[in-house]
Amino acid sequence: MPDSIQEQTIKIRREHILGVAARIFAQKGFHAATIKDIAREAGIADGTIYNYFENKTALLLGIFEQMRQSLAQQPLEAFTTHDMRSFLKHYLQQPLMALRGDNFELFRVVMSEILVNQELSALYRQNILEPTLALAEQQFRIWADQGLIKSARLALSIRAISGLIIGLMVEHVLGDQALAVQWDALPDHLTDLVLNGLGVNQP
Amino acid sequence: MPDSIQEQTIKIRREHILGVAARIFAQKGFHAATIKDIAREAGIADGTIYNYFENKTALLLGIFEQMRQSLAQQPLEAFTTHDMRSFLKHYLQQPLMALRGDNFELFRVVMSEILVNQELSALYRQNILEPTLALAEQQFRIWADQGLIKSARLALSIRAISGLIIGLMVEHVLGDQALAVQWDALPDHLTDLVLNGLGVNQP
Amino acid sequence: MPDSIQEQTIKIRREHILGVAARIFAQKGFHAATIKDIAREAGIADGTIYNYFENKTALLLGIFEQMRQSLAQQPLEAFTTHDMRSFLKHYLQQPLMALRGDNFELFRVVMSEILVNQELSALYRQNILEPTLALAEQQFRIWADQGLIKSARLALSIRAISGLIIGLMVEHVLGDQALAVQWDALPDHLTDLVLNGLGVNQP
Amino acid sequence: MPDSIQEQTIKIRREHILGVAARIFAQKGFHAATIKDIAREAGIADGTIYNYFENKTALLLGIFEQMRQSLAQQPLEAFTTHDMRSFLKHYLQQPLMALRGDNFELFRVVMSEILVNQELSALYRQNILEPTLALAEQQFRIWADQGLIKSARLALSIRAISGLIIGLMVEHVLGDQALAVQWDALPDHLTDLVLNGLGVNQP
DNA sequence: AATGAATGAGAATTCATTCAT
DNA sequence: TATGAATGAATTCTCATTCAT
Repeated sequence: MPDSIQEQTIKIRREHILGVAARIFAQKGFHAATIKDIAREAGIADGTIYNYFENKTALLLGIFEQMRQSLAQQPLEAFTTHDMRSFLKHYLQQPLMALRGDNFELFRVVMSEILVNQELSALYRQNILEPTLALAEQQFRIWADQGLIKSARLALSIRAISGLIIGLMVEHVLGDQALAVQWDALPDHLTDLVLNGLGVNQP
Repeated sequence: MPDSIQEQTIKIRREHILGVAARIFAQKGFHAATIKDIAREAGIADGTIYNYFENKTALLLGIFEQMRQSLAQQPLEAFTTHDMRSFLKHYLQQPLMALRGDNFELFRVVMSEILVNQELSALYRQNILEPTLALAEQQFRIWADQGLIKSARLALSIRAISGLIIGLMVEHVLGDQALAVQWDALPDHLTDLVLNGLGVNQP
Repeated sequence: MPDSIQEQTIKIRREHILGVAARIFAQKGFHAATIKDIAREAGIADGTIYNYFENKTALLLGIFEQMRQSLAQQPLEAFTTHDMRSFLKHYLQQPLMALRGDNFELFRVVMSEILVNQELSALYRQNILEPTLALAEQQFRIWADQGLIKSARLALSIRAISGLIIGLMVEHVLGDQALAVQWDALPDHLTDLVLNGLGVNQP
Repeated sequence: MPDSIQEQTIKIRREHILGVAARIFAQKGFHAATIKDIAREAGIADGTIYNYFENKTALLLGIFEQMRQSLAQQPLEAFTTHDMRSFLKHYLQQPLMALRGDNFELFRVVMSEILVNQELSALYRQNILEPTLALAEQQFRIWADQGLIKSARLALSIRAISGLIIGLMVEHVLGDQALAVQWDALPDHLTDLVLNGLGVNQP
């Protein structure tokens, strides 16, 4: 039942390659990075990479899958116990906070390719975007039924929220200074914005 | 004052090439598209492209510039006369509605490269993102001073709004069905969301 | 009998192009220089050059021919009246002194192509090298018959002398400092060297 | 100490490519020769050449280096034991005799590029010309001090001698018949010429 | 005669991928 | 399983030359 040492070794090597590839892709971009770059940095031969990955694109998919798993680490159900404000904050915070350190540069590359690569874009939609939307939908539906939030065009609202996250990430990696400085304040601020809007409500 | 026929011809040819390039880039992506593809489709020789554009990247920059100009067509000042709700709706509507027809596929490619190409990303920031943010900031500042909107972290709010736009565009081109179906309803819906939030406000 | 104004204009234009071409070739080298470079610098259109010269190589041949003519300016017969030492000095001096100013850089290019271009090499041999050798041969033969110089292998001696000139020019353009500094002293020094050799002759 | 078979193979392949390149360059000239020509003739793929040489120019540098090494084979010190005449003859003979067989055509190409290529010209000056001049200078200085040769402008004399060599090689590859026929007689003849000059010395 | 945009063959170089060792 | 040399298709870009205006 426990993986054989054999399998363990393979897994470790695979992850090592993936880690190096992520670094190199983040540095140079997917197209500019070469298999040779990655192999040299990983201390292995070019050909060895092909024992672990079918081709260069598979490296990107692998990186993507790693990111997905690390996100999925945080069981989504954990959310559901919270109240509305907590849920929303958590929902916003999780992806925003993931955009730190190495991921910052990596996000550029991965998102850049997602936009253009069929396979990757499908993976993103099916494995990240849609589950996330579904989770929110399920939760928001409950609150809408309870009259806590507006129920009109809930689907659009939900998409707006995840769009908010994606768009802010994009602005961030494009070098917006205000975001860089106040990044940590975002989850709270956005939570309020999403719940109450920008307007001042007269009693 | 009138351009010479000579100059007209050059401009037309330039725009023809740019149009073809946009189509091909949108179809195949920037990297997969070749100069030969574009030349063949445009009915000219490979070398001719280089009489009009310095290199392949310049084609992308040219496309980008065209998009920028078509956006800038709508003078931003036009906005300022409106009331808050109208302004906001217009502010959201303009870019969202630009994402139609040919632009839909083109947005993928251009945004994909913006994320990864220094030059393009700088152009986007300086010529589109920052002016747009500045316009909103100026206007929102006024309303904040009038007590119409919350003044806390206005910079973040503004970035959230433009992030909203960008993110929804990304979700849209990634193939989200709900967005595809209700795209036209977005400006109104978002305007409400941004002003009043998702929550139901108890009197 | 006098050239028509027409023909004068053509000749002047031709020489203008040639002058510019020489400058550009000298600056960039024959291969790196483009027709566009030359046309732009000459203030004419690319195509115009082809009204005066068959192709790019013909420009080089034209430059070469100009050089030849300027050398031929000095009628070789003028030499023959002098005594042996004067003749020799003159014989050496003429080409060596021609390697000044603009010609310095031009020599590189022309000699470089002579070595590699059939047509140019034939022109050089037939129009410059061989006539020069023939002149010397004729003169030296006389002196040999008079017992003034050694008559053994006169052909080799003559080739040695012109080789001396060519080789020193090559060393000069390759950047030899000693030659750069004492270039003007060469004719006298070489004359002595050729006549008396390096050795000290014991009486 | 013994190179691994691996390294041997690499060295052999490198030399094979270099040999083919030399032949092709000699046939067609450096610019007219293409990487494809060389690869095809060498029986390898285009890309393989780039596993051994950085670029086309590096092939020329490699050829040059091979020539240099084959010249350097003859340790220069060997000269110094000889008397003046022997030294001089050897000094002249070595390069002149190197200009045989395959080298004949190769000399054209290499010299042609030396005149025009910065890197190559620097290599030639530093690795061939200057060491050769320095050797002669050191030796001639001794003899000048001993009163055996004229000491005036020794630097010029030395440059004249190496210029003699270079120039004769150039005349030879340009197709001079007299030189072709009597090439083997050159060292002796030149030695006499350099030492005693052309003139007949009256007792 | 002058123009200069169009041409398109051609060249160097890159690099993902393969496969014999 | 690891290696890394070999491959060769593919791509961008150049530029001498042509020719319609």
